Amino acid sequence: MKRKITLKQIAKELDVSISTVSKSLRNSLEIGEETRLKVQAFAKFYNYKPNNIALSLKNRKTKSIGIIIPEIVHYFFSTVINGVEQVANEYGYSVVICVSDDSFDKEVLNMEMLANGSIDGFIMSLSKETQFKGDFHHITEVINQGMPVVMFDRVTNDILCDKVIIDDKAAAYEAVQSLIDNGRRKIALVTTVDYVSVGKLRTDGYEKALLDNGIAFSEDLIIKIEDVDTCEITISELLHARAFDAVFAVNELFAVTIIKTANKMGLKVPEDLAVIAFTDGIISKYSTPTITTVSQSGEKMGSKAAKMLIERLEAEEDDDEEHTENYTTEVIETHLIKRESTD
Amino acid sequence: MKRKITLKQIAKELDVSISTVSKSLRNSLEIGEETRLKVQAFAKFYNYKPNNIALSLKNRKTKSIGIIIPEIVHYFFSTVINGVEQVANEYGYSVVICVSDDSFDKEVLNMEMLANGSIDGFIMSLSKETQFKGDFHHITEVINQGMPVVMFDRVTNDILCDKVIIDDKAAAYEAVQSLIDNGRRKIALVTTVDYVSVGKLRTDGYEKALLDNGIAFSEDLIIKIEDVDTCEITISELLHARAFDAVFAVNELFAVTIIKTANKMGLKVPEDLAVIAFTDGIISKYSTPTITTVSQSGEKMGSKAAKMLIERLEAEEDDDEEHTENYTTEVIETHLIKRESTD
DNA sequence: TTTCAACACTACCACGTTTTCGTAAAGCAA
DNA sequence: TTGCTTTACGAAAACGTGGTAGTGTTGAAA
Repeated sequence: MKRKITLKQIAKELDVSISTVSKSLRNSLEIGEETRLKVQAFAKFYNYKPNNIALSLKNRKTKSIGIIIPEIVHYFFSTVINGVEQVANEYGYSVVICVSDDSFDKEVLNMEMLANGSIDGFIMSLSKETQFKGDFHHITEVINQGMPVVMFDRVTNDILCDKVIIDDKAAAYEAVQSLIDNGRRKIALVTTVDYVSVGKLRTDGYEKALLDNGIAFSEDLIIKIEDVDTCEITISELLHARAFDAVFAVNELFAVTIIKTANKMGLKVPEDLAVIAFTDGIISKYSTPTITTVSQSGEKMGSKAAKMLIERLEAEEDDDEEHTENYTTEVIETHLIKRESTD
Repeated sequence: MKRKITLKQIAKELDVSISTVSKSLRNSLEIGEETRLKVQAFAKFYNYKPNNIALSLKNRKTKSIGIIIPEIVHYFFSTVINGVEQVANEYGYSVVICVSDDSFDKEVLNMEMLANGSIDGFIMSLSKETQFKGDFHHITEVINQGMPVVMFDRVTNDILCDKVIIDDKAAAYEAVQSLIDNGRRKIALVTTVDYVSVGKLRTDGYEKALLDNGIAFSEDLIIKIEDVDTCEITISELLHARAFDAVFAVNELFAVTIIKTANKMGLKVPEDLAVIAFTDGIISKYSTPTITTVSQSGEKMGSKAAKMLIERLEAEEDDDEEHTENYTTEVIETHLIKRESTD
């Protein structure tokens, strides 16, 4: 077991100084060719690689970026990571991942853990609990320390930073409009509780589409689901209680549950009930019938976020001091993917 | 924008030495109470936190573990990450993730990137290409440098290290046996190419179950799929060409594709065709019909792997030198989750 | 008065790297 | 010989931390 070799060891072995070794390896002209080649050969033989930690300490940058997300076993979030990962790799960055589990405390803890030098910047999506509490001090703090943060999907207006989002309201509007265009008038909405920012926005889009088309908006046709595990029951109740011919669900899971429940009740999708879901994931593609969805490219969001972050990081290098804080919010376009659950 | 404060800055501000500050913060008795409290108050006010990088350099350990997996947008792998993440967090470790994209080169590159001090140990599952080439020098190298590696799921006998696997062969055997117990005799197998270790093992289990039950084993009923994207065509061909009453698929995706294709052909699942899939994921739960699967708890594998790795890391601290290399291979139990795709 | 211990703190080193500055030796012109 | 440049290298600081060893002062016991 040969431990990694260091400059110091090479220097000692070859009986030269550490600086000579360092310079030789960086091909400095200061060092005579003979010595230079000798050092390089030796280093190559022992497979010398500079120690990242030492470099980080010296350069005050780690070349890694932290991602904080609510869940990882989640199609959308994992596609985002994928996007980030690809861009990060391209630019020589590593990706450190922490999962907040939708808990405020874990989010804070994770951020603090990473903020002390482990990473150069954050890419994050807020946990439900954080959105509920509206407490963003941990993020402000990190930003105040000069660490760039890029938020995506679940963002907040209370924090000034770069953001990557989709136009949730417009996308929801488009989805509902398409249902209306197909002659559906009684459209239900299955969404999350309001404090989840994207849930609220999608609800707004739904409402606007109805009103613009002169369709009465009724609270009775809306259910807000807090706990995913019990959504089956709630959805079943809705289906039994009310009559409607279309549903807009803010995620795949709700949608597929609706379809399954409807089928059990003898309703046919899409004939009796058209279904559109937000977020194009794996379920929509493989459920029966396949589900029409609003695609929301997590990969694009991730790679865009990573690009924004890295750009800011590399920009800092040059100006170093107080660059003008012109934060941007990037809107990723969505589109409707028509499948079998609508006609 | 106040950058993070350091010991040095505190020392300067309070006009004491750096060591005094350091010791005060660690509550050393060497420092008089007055000074100690003054320093602590000051540090608290400026929210002092020791710099992780400096600590890593000093302690020669980073308190982070690297995960290398073939894909991240993948139910099984993301559950594994989840398991790792939880345990890691519990022990104060961060998780750095790299995706090999099933490419040998990316796997090597990622490992090299992380091996130079960024992490204390690896948890990994081999990329397809690596398994195909059988080239594991990058892993040997890392291990030789004294960095512990834990492999999971896609492992190899060519490397000596801790491993976490399931008994793929036995699990496949059990699945096929259950089909036979239900009176199925013509059982097809849809699997991956042989060089994927788990694919091969599952094929072996399938074969053994047939033979043990006195059922002829026929190559005609086996298809090995290389490219997931074109599996639909291949599967469709199989369904048209051969007659069989049950299928064992080595993953969910194959299974759901089989079901959909069978439905199109007018075959009823499970009446005409029983289907069992390996790997219990989200598709199986939500497809119609829901799919009977072999559960393979990624979370358990992840947390087990993390525990093994961390244990080894903390053990190293004590003995420091050459601990007896008694590597273990942990086998996670599986069980059959019966759903609608079988009777 | 001397000696010793307790106290309160500072100096220094190590971790691995890069980089700035310094300097000895050699070469060369005046 | 003197003065200057060039070549080839080394010393040391810096990044931030924490531990060991050391130092100087004070007060009290011998």
